[in-house]
Amino acid sequence: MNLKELAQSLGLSPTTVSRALNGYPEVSEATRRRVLDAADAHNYRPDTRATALATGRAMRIGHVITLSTTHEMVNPVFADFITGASEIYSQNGYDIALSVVSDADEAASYRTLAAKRAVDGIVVHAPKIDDPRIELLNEIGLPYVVHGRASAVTAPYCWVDVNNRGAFRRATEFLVDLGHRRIALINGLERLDFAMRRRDGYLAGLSARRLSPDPALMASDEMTESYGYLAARRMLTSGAPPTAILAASIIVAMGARRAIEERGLRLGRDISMIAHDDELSYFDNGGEEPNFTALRSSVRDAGRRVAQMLISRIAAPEGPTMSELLEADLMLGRSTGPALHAEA
Amino acid sequence: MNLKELAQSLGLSPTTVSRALNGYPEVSEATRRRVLDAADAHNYRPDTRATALATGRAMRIGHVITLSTTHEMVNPVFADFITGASEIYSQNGYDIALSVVSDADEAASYRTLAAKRAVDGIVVHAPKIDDPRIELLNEIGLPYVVHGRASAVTAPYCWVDVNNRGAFRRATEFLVDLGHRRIALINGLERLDFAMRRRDGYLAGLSARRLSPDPALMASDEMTESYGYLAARRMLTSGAPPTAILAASIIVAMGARRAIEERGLRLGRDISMIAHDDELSYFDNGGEEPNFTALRSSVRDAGRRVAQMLISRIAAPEGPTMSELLEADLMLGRSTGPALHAEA
DNA sequence: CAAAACGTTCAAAGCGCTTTGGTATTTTGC
DNA sequence: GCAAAATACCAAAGCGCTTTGAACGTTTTG
Repeated sequence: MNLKELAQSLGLSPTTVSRALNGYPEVSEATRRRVLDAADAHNYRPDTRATALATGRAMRIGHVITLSTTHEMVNPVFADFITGASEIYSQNGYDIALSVVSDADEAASYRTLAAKRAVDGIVVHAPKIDDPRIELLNEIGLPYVVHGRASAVTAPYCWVDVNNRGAFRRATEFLVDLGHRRIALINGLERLDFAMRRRDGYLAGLSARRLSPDPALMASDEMTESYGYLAARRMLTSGAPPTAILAASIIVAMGARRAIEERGLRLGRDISMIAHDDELSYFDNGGEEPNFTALRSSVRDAGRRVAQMLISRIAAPEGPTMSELLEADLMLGRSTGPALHAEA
Repeated sequence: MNLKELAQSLGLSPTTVSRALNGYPEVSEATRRRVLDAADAHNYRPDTRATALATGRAMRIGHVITLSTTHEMVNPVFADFITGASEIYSQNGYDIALSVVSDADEAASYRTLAAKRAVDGIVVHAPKIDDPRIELLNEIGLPYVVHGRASAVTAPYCWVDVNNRGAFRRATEFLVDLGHRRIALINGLERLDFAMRRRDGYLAGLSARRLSPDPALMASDEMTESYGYLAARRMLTSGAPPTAILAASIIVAMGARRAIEERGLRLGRDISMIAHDDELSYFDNGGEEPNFTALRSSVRDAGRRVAQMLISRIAAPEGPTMSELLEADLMLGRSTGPALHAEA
């Protein structure tokens, strides 16, 4: 059933039917009712392709996720992010177009997406410190919002980010104040902006408490469980093990916990750990009494906010750029405690 | 730059340019070269909406993921599945349209997707035992492939599945043969077909070895880490704890391991565990020497096969239905060993 | 009471592409 | 050397929708 047929079956012109369906005022209420009822009865939906062509709007948002050729993995945060974003999208009639591209094809893929007119806007995931995508998108003129920031990019752009630096500084100082002096950072890939900021916050926290960092206590890699395990094990079996660990995600923390328990240490007593918690649905850290003491910040909520911002941006592409900084709450759990042999 | 402008800039008609770009034979090689070069120079891409409208093909595959209103979570396997599928899609010029819908809106959302002509085909995720989506899609006439099966559905349909029953039966018998008599199953949601089949396989394995199941050793829920933990803890602290556990996923197994270690038990010695391993990229179970003894079956590979099958199906929607049964390999790891106090 | 205004409807053009059904021009076959 | 076939191109219709501009009958206004 298409518009023409529907119109014919009602003895109306396509024009009138279209206006009735789209809520234009110049159609009588009686006719509108008839049209709406008939559309319903026939389960009529306008063909998206035709509508998009006629209106110039695709009503579709592009999400490009990048597989680095070396790592080739999709971060599980994506699943929760998209769940949040899609709530907002569906409220506003938008669909999601998902592309998975290798980082070599990334620039080309953005250009193509724009040239094909496949989407009205784009969400940029996992920005690097000097991410070329931002300048590229500015040049192309396709509306976008960055989830995260790109510290080295000077051009203005819209973003939603967590205060990673502040959170990690806070957590570090919290651990120092518990008496810990050897605090490890098991970080994400530090070419990604969020991980760089976390390291910065960690270093700032140490420095604020007059401690100097030990490179042997700092690791950086893709945030898998086994990475968490291997990094923690290496540190714990070294001559000068940490008494506390800052982990970049619950998954990393789970790996680290494995190493800790394998060493026969008791988490929260022999060693402390704070994890960043994106509140992924499959990795619930407990509600009011978390397992891990954690920096909590819902990535699903971030998805909602990014989606909302992008929709505003699409409505007003030339307006001033927007940004939103979310705070991560420090939630006390059972994985932290005073350092056993505090020197001070 | 659109087709008309490109044609004008070349002094050709849109017809000829279109044919040149689409590889039709009735255009001279010299002209084709000129057109291709010009298209390249201007970074011209045909407008997808116009192309889709004119050809009737959207070149887009729909993936509908369902949030149950009670659970509201997106399984992390989705990220890896889509990575595999998108490899095949991009080789064949297809895009992905992603919808996240609550299970109440599910039927409506399929109907809408078809009526809107938004996609050429659909992948059905996480089928339930008597999944109504299959009949619905047959009725609508939209090509689709099911990742998994729906045991109670009698209508023919295309599917790709892992031999869950066989794998879990094998694993159960393996554990019995190691001397275990109290074997727990920490399963996924048993209204989902794959989980039901796994339970069947588990029960068949017990039965083949003349053991009767103990309901206290069987759990079923969404496969989160904390579920694995809580289920294992409950069983381990009961009067008659298991000596071996079958876990539905690596994530569940990680939760179970937490409970095991918390009890001061040593995995592989005091208690055995076999996990189903979808080879999720963030949960590497080790390569040749896995951490967990595991039933290994790559969900990314399943994504590739589903995508391939769907593309064939779209090309020949009326052909005979296809299906593919993948086997899960039992990989010996460090989490299994002989039962300590074997009775027989 | 004619003119203007209004409310409701429609015909037709246009979005950017593909594809049908041509038409010139060149090449081939006899 | 000429009809037939092949080659290389194009005009125009059509995909299903939105939207502009016009038309119609009715009501209001001066």
